[in-house]
This record gives sequence, C-alpha cells and structure tokens, in this order.
Amino acid sequence: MATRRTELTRLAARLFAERGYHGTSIGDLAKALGVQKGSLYAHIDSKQDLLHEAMSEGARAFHEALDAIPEDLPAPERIRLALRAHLRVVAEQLDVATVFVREWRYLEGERAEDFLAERRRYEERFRAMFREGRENGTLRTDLDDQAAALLVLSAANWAYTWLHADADTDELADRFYALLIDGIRGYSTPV
Amino acid sequence: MATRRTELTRLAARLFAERGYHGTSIGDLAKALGVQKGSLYAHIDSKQDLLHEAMSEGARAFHEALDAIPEDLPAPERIRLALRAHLRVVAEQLDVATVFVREWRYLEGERAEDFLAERRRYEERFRAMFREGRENGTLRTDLDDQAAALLVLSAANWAYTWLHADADTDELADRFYALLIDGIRGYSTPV
DNA sequence: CGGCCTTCCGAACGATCGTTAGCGTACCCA
DNA sequence: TGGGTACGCTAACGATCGTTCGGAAGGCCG
Repeated sequence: MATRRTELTRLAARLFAERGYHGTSIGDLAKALGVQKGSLYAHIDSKQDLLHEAMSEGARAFHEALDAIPEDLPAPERIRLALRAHLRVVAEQLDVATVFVREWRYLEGERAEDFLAERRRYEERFRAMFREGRENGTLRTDLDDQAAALLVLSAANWAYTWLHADADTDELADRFYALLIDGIRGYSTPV
Repeated sequence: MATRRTELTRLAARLFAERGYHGTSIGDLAKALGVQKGSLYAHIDSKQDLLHEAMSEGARAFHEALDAIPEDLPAPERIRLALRAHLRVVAEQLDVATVFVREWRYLEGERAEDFLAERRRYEERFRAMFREGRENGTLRTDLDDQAAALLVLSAANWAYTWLHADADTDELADRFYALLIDGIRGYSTPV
C-alpha cells in the first residue's frame, strides 16, 4: 500500500545522501518524482518528516542487524559478526546509512535528542562486547576497550564514504577483524 | 594585516562546522560579526570563497603536519607519528578539520575536483607507509596494507566527531597505535 | 592637503525556499 | 451507486536566500 509514499521516502534518502538535507529542496524531490512540489504535501507534513523517517529506518536496520547475532557466542566472534552486520547494512542501504551517519544533525527539536540517545545506545552495544571480552579473557586482559571500540566504530561510521553497493562486506569485515585481533607487527617492528 | 578578513574566515569555518555550509547563511555570518550582510562583500566575492578558504587551510595543516615527520624513521614509527600529527591537527583546528572532512562536497565546479585530488594525495601518503612497512619487514610481511591503511584513515577521519580541543591527542594516538600493532587477542580467543 | 583603501551602511534585486489552499480526477469498496 | 481515499494540479503566501549598488565615514600615505 501507499507505494508513492515509500517511493518518496526512498528518493529523499538518496537525495539527502547525495546533496545533503539543506542542499535538497522540496522542489528537487518533486521534480525527481515528476510532480509539482505542492503535491508532495499530500504525503508528508513537512520536509523534516522525510529526514526523520530515513533516520528511523537507519536506526532500525542497524539495530536489527545486531539483534541477529547469537548472544551465546564468545565476545570476539560477536565483534566479528557485528562488524559484518554493520558493513552489510551500509552497503545494502547506502543512502539511508549515509543520512543516518551524516545528516542526523539537521533533525530539529526533540527528534534530535531522541536520535542521539538511539545512536549512543547503538555504540554502547559495541563497547559492551569489548568490555566483556576483556573481563572474561577472550580478549587481552590489559585491553584498552574504550579505544578498541572507538577504533572499530570509526571504521564502521566512516564506511559510508568508501563502500559501494556490490562490495563483499563479509570479507571486508573479516579483514578488519583479522587486523584488529592479531595486529600488524612485523618481526623487526621497533618498540 | 586584513584582520577582519581572517576573522571572517575563522568564523565561517566555525559556523560551517556547526550548522553545515547550506545551513549557514551569509546573514548568519554577518550577524555574528555585528554587521549588515551586504558588508561582507567588501571582503569576499562569494560564499563559496569562504568554504574554499577553510578547506585550503585544512589541507595545508594536515599536509604540513605530515611533512614534519622525519623520513628516515622506520615505517611503523612514522605511522605512529602520522596518527599523532593528524589527531593534533583535528583537535587544534576542530572547525577547519570538520569542514575539511565533512563539508568539502559542497565545493562547486573545478574546486571540488582539485580538492578531491588533494585529499587522495593525503590518504596515499598514509597507504605508502603501510606498504613500505610490509615490504621491508618492519610490519608483517603478510599484512593487508590496504585494509590497515583504511582502518587508520577511518579513525583519523572520524575523529572530528568525538575529539575535543583539550584532549591529549598524543596519548590517544599512541593508544590506537598500540592496539593496531599488537592486536586485541586474548589467550583464549577463538579462531 | 588630496587621494586611496578599508570598512560599513541601507536598500533593493530576482530567485528560491517550505508550506498552504482550493479544486480536480480516478479508483476502490461498501 | 455513492463516498471515501489517493494523488495530482495551479496559484499563491511570506520568508529568506546570495548578491549588487551607491554612498559615506575614517585612517594612512603621498
């Protein structure tokens, strides 16, 4: 149902990702849809709605991807799968992910705060895995888990800038994981 | 000389970082300066000028920071210092760095292409260090240097979102470096 | 003194912005 | 058959956008 509405939402995500929220006008969206700009207000109440919707979908996708990871796996394995999950969402929904990571700050009022809380919750799920790994010894017991989580989240959050839709995200995630687990040290690395 | 001009450039970087390029109007800049908006055109030809200037300064700062690293050091040590250098620039010139990383895509025409080339050159300087380290054995000889460079550049490029001006960036960089060099593996990490 | 340079003013320009209003048409379901 | 629902039109609104213009202070240098 409401096929035109979802088409609009998807288009908005794409243009917001391409040109930014403030760089995309209602007129741009209407023209891309082959319609007069006033007509869009049969579907939405405001431009902010479209931004909020794209972002809600992003939050949902990222959280759901994490939810699919079995909780009984050891922490390092969950970290590997979490990285896989995140990169897959970014590649499969590049527009939404881009809006989620970069355009959220143009949300106004209460919605901005709600979104920030949601985002902190997502990042906290990553941090928890590193903490748990350090505490139960599946990761180094002297691990700087805050820095490790920040490193992985940086790679995850930056991915929208270089990932393309047909990348093998599982393999990429595993490569990052391998680097992270074993390090890059050579036999003659200076201390 | 031209104190008002530099004041305007600095202010523009700050507001562009806070509200985005398209989210900042000439009127906003004028009001922050306590001046009528028409008056700004005594100093600039267009709003684009301000964006371009902030970005040129960012490019200059980042490259100069890399230039200060002695070339005769082993690759891993240069990587450590490069991470230090990058984070220091971000913390010390947070506004400019933010514009450099996030707002550059609102550059128009030829300037956008020039900037992209400049940016690729910067990232290539990072990649070269990892390649060299793998080739001469100061890093693991089986290193995935592309992925390793991407991981470090992600952390570097994402830093503007969480770094604050008074952070001890040298220590932070060394933490990241330690993680990257030795990995996070625990004694009982599953393969 | 005279002229330039910097800085700012006030007013206006055409364009574009997000949004609203009233009115039409086609279709689906009761 | 009739009423709602989905979708679109044209026209207009007040606001704001980046930019231009002519004029006028004040300071510096010849």
